[in-house]
Amino acid sequence: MSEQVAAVTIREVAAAAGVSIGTASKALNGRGKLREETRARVAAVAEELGFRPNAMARGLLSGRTYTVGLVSCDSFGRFSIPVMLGVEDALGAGQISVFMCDTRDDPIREQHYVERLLARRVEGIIVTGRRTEPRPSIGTDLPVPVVYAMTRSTSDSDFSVIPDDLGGGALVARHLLATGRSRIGHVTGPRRFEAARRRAEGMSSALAQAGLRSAGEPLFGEWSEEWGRQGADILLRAHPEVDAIFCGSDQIARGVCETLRDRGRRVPDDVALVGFDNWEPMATGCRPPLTTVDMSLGEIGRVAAEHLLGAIGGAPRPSGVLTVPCGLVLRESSRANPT
Amino acid sequence: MSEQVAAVTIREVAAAAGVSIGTASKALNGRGKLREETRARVAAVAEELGFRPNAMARGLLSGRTYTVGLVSCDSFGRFSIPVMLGVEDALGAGQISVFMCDTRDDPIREQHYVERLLARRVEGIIVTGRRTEPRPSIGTDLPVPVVYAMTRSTSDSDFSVIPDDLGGGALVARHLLATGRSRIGHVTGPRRFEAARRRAEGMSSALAQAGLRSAGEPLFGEWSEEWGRQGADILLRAHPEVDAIFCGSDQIARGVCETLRDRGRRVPDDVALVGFDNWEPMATGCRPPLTTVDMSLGEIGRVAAEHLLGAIGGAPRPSGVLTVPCGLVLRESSRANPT
DNA sequence: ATGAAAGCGCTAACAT
DNA sequence: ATGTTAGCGCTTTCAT
Repeated sequence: MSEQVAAVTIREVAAAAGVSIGTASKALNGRGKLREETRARVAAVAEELGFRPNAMARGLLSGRTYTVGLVSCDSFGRFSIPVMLGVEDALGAGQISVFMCDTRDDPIREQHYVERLLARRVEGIIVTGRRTEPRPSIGTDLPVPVVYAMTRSTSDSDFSVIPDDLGGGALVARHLLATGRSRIGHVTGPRRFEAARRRAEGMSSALAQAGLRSAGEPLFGEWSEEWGRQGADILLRAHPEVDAIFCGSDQIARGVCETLRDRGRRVPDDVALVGFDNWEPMATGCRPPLTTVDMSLGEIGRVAAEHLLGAIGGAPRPSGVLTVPCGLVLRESSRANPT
Repeated sequence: MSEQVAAVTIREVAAAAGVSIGTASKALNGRGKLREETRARVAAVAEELGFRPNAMARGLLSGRTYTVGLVSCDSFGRFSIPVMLGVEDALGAGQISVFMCDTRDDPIREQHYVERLLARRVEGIIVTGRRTEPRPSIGTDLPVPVVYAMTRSTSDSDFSVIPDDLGGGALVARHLLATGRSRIGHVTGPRRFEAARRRAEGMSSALAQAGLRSAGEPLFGEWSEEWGRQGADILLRAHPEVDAIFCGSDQIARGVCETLRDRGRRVPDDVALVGFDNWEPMATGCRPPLTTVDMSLGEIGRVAAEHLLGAIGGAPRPSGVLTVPCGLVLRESSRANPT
């Protein structure tokens, strides 16, 4: 229960062990030539006193901080979180600590944070977001490498890691075709979102490859359940023959699902339903549970962190855009029709 | 586009400005007596060179790091995030940076992170979680103050900030009574969750105060939509007279809502519905939009951070449990019945 | 095998 | 008004 007032320094450890500071340092770091007995004694004293080497002093000397900054432009939202976990996975093991900051979508605040991170001598910066649209670079001449994850920089010299929305859309189309569907509609988010456009595009291309077309044009709207309900209504009216609906998000799929039930269409018997995001509570809460696309956000975080580590380690700074493949999570809403 | 290889030191600034290191330091920090011209020149050179004082060197000297550690036991989940944002609000302004770590619910990992944070000389630690159940302390004799937010330590000497679930339950009951409901059922999460028990208790007490009893015993189950569907079925069978249902979470409320519709009960005309969490996408996606309790997670984070700052600033370390009041977010699902 | 001393980047006293 | 110096806690030569 003894509450230490100040942190223990190596000087105190050395004194208590009756050795010089230098010797204590060597003992604790397994360096140099020391008697086994000395090492043990110093170690014991350090343990006893609760000594922890001061990372700042070490950093000052080594010129390294073993820290990186994470700048979130998502209010640490639904998309940033898994990315953060992936980042932590990749960095934590390597003794690298992460400074977190959230910009609240405010450029001033963002610049302020970047300054602060640089003053703290982070060795690299990861910028996360929730949209794949290019956003202004946080700086092209920063003294440390920067990687964008789940967001993209406008600058070609920056490096971004984003999900493969195109591939995700194609994945769904192929799955639906393979399970016997052929009249496939699409209800998705606002057209101004690149993600919405590319998911739709991925689906159309895959259908085209099979010599098919979608049931009507993609219906662009909002990323909400309410739009899902409306969109499904529109789709069913215009194309009552649909036997599958691919939705641009799980939320939209929930709305679509509700309208389908209201209209007496059974899922998946009459109409197969597929969402996007694999947002667990949404997807598993759906009745029936929702087949959906997983953007591998954790993987995006890991890949981003690994590239950052590489650049920190001296590898040439990467640039351009890297896409990470999506996965399909099969649940009941798209079960193959026995017919 | 010049990519600086190493960070600029004050020594280089001083040299470039033709002054001594000490003078440069004073100029940049507005200390001492210097000619205005000198100050300006140094400032200009520093700006030009992109000088940023090394926070580690400063920290070593001042004995302060202006950092705190945030240990999340929630995989940065739904509950931790808003808390984190609140923490950042309160700390960011004061130039304090936050190291983030997530334990993945692994005690070994947790201990490891705490060690690392202490080695980095954080000035305090905030532990976040997703349950109000007491959890083992991360250490009662740490050299820095610790505050638990949205989780609670078993140790009396620790300080925890948690939501007022009891008050939240009472809030809902009073709201329902005030809007003309009197036969109120309750469907909630597992009984082993203190949050579930206290929300139920808060509701019963408030009802008792009004001389009423709830429609049957609280139905404890799971934190899922599926359980909400089942629970509503059970409740409707046993108490077909219910005119309001209070749910232990928004997810449960979604499930309840579905069953109500399936059974032909209109919300809110026949039955008022109230959730808990104010999980926006869930609550607003509901048809009709869901009245629900907001746990003021951001406020919990802010309060936790403020107490931590106080302790860092020399105030006596707080202890015990502080509850933060919940708020009620009114939406359509509990609109007063015109009858 | 151990100790002494220099120095990482910076600030604050003390000299000039 | 400016320069010089000591020292924060540590590691790493270089002496002993």
